[in-house]
Formats: sequence, C-alpha cells, structure tokens
Amino acid sequence: MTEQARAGRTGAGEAVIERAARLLAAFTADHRQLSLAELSRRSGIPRSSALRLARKLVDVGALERRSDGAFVVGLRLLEVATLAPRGHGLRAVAMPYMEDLFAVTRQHVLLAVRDGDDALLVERLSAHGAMPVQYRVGGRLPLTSTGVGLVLLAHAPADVQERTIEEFVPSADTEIRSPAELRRTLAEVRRGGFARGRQSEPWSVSTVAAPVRAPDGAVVAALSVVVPTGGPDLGTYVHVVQTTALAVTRELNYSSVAADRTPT
Amino acid sequence: MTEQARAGRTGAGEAVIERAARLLAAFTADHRQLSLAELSRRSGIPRSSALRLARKLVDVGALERRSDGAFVVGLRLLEVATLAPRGHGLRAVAMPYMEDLFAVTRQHVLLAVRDGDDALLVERLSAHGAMPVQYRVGGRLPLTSTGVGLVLLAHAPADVQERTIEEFVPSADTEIRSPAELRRTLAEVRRGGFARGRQSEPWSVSTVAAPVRAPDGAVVAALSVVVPTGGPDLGTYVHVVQTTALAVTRELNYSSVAADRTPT
DNA sequence: ATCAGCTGTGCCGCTGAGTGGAACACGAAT
DNA sequence: ATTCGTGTTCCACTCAGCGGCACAGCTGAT
Repeated sequence: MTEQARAGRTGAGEAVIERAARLLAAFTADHRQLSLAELSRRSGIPRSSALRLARKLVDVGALERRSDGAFVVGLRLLEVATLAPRGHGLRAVAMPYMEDLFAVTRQHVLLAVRDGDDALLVERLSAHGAMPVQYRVGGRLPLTSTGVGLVLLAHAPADVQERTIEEFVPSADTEIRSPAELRRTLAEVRRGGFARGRQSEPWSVSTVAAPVRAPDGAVVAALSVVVPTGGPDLGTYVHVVQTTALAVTRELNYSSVAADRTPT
Repeated sequence: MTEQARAGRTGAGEAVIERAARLLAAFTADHRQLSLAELSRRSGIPRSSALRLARKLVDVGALERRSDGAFVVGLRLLEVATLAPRGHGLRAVAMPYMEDLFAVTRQHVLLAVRDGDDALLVERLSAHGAMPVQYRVGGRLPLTSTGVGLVLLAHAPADVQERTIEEFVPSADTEIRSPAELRRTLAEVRRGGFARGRQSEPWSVSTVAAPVRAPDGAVVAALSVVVPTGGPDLGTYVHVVQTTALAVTRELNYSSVAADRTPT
C-alpha cells in the first residue's frame, strides 16, 4: 500500500503546486505537446484531476491548448523565466561577448550554470552548417564530462564535488577513467583557469571552457567553445575563451543585476 | 464587501494555481528579487500564506532563495520554458538565420510572436556598442508602434485587429495618427510583405520587419532589424530582412516542431 | 535603554477548494 | 456490433490550504 499510496491514490491529495509541477515536468524535449491522456499518464495524475489542473494552468498562461486539444508549454512561462538572474539575467550581459567569440571562431559557443548536480545550458550559439551538438538550451549536462561541466564542478561547493567524485563512473563520453583522475583533473582546471573536454558520442568534438566570476570572485557560470576534433589545435582557443570569460566577468561588475552565487 | 472580498480577504481562498501565478507575476524586470514582505505586498497575499506558497515554489524550483532571504526566479522555469514551441522552439530554428542577419548588418535583430494583444519578444541580438533598445527578451511590445508589432497585427485574427484599431490612441512613439491611418498601414503591410516602424522615445531608431510563416501559411512570428535613424537608407534593409524571414519560414517546414498558429 | 516598526517564522482550528471515481458522448479500430 | 480510447461534466467527501495571531530578531529614532 505504501507503494500504491505514493502513486497518487485516492483521497490522498498532495500539494497542488507539486502536482502542477509534475504536470509541467511531463513535457520534455521530445514530448513538447501532450494530449490530456498522455499528460495524465506521464504525471501519474488521474484524468479528471489532470484536466482541471491543466485548464487552470492554461488560464494562467503556463500552458496553451491547441485547437486539436493538445497541451503545449505556454509563452507566459518564458516571460517569467527571463527574469531569472542566473538564467537570462546572466545571459543578457554575456550575449554580446559570446557573439564576438562566435563571430571570430564560427564554432558552437556555450554558456552554462550549475544547478544542483548538473550543469544547465543557458545559451548556445551555433552556425547552421555546424555539426550538431548533443545539448539544447534549457537542457542539462553532466558535470563530469563536458568542458563547462568540469569548470563548474571544479569551483562548486565541497559537498557537491565530493558527492560527484564518489559517484563518478567512467563513461565512453570522457577520457577520465577513475574518481582519482577526476579529482586530479579538477585541480588542474582550478590551477590553469580553463578546462578541456572531449566527446565522441554523436560526433567527435573537443571543447575548451573557462569560468565566469561574480564580483565577489565566486564562479557563477562557464563559457566554452565546441570544435570538431581534428581541426586546428585546441590550444588555439584557450586564450580566446579565457579573455571572453574575463570580459563577461568584468561586465558583471557594472551591471550588478545578475551577480549572485548559487543559493544551495 | 465585494471590494473587500475580492482583495484576498479571510476565509475566501482562491485557486492555488492562480495565487502561485500571482506570486510569480510579482517579479518584473526591475524587481528581480523580492523579500517576503514585498512579495506579499505586490501579490496581495497575506504574509503567512505567501511564505508557505513561495516555499513550495522553491521546493519545485520555480523560485530560488538567496542566503539573505530574498526570493528570485529559479532556473527550473527556464528549463520548462524552453519547451514552449512558440517560444524557444521557434527561436531554435530561427537563430542561425538571425545570426547571419546580425553578422551582416551589425544591427539589433528582433524575433517576436503575438500573445493576446501584445507582441512578445522571443529573441534579440545586439552588438555591445549598439544604442540601447527599449525592449528586452521576454518583454512585451505594443502591436501598434513597433515594426514587428505591425506585422503581427496585420496578420492577426479579425477580432484582435478590430479591437486594437478601435482602442488605438496615437502616441509620441509612432507616426500613425488615427485609427483610419493604422488600418491603411496594416493593409500596406499585408500587401508589401514588410513593415516599417519608427521610434523617437529613448533613442531615435527605425525598424524594418517581415513575417515568418508556418507551413500552413499562417503568420507565426515577425523578424526585424532596428537601426539608428540617419544611417543608410531604410530601403537597404528591406530585402535582407525579407529573405531572412523566408529562410526561417522554409526551415519551419522541415522541423515541424515549432509550427503552429496561436491557440487563441 | 526604551521604544516603535519592520522583518521572517511557527502555530493551529476552521472550512471550502480540490479531490477522483463514475458516467457520459464521441470517434476509430476491431 | 463491439471494444477501446478519448475528452468531458458531475458531485459528495474531506484534507490541504487558509490566515489571524504571537513570537523573535533586527534595525533606527528617541
């Protein structure tokens, strides 16, 4: 029964907001529109309840409903989300510099922040021709394999680092083969002020990432370029990425709007 | 008492989701962080209730709490918001082309969709040096003065057009001086396939905007450049903007992900 | 030192908003 | 015809949410 009870059983009734969040969480990159039935199934909320809640979410603008009845994430959410200091706030000041970096290199340019035990991709610039990257804006990246991830992890609070290092399991995605090696890599990242990443999964790419700091010196974001392996030597990019990250850091001092360390 | 009752009186109790939305709506561009007291005041929700709700929103990731107690919009919202087809979905396919337009012109490039009786700015590219624009990503623009606004209005459902035209009052922001003239302008926009806008408010700028269409021909977005008045003749930009908008339109045919008319 | 006013927070009895099962109408596949 | 899935409305039960109140801490003015 404990099993049953947890899975939204009758009479129970659990925090409304939590359920609303579950409904929103039912949407993913490859499920951007959901029928009521899907919505109910994926969220584990009974049909009638799901309908009532979803409708309220529509009223509020968090969802929209298509003419065919399908539910879709609404624009209102975008409107509010852009007010997140660590999200669009940061992005707003970083964008022009990322743009420059992009113009010069014509490679993918990434901006990410840490959220819990993941990195969250805040912005990505890509040329059309460019080989596809695995990650989309708003998506999550592992802290242990990507360039931005390593930078963020290297400057994360001790507990996050320890936890991540302990739980680390080598994957095909990374060259790092053991927790010990990861620890060594992180130290190197801190010393050098930048990180290299490598990925073979969908396409073979290499990345260089550098930290963006708040006025008080805390690392609040990471910035990187992603280049196809086999192009010009990676070293070529280290300086550009670092100076760009520094430019953003400097700009953060003037526009105090976005500067804050993670609350966790 | 009706007055009193409406304003969050005792016992009343109104839909939880609506209140949550009110809490989120308390955040604006120049109020990106709020203390509990402010939050309570701006949303009209009693302190104790506001605290309880806000905490739940924090649990869910919609808000974050700073070490000093201030509330801030959370990253989780960004994560979900990026799944909005008419928001980031559209943006994702448009970006590379906007990027090109930006690279060539080095002027502000705007992408907006219509939401109700406003335009909502989905993306903006800006060079650092560029003179500031009034509008930020995620912000709302009037349909009657801006270039993108005119394009969106010109192709909006009849009822929206009529309502907007009737309620139109000439402002310093626009050259259009009467409802009749607005109506004529819109016809011109439809015929010509682009709109010009002018603005004198903070800085004197001119804009050229063109429609982006869904596979079924419906106009789903508008794309524009914003240039300082007095630069090269506006005519210079008409073709570039139009072809860029067409390129995005074409791309929408392949990635069906973002193509849909507004649900209203 | 004392006060007044502001905060954020915890407590707790009352009650109506939220709950989900049941029953419905519709369409499509069997 | 029958079965399945869908979106939808209805409604009686009840627990989650409500907000007034009290308390503690931190200002600054007296």
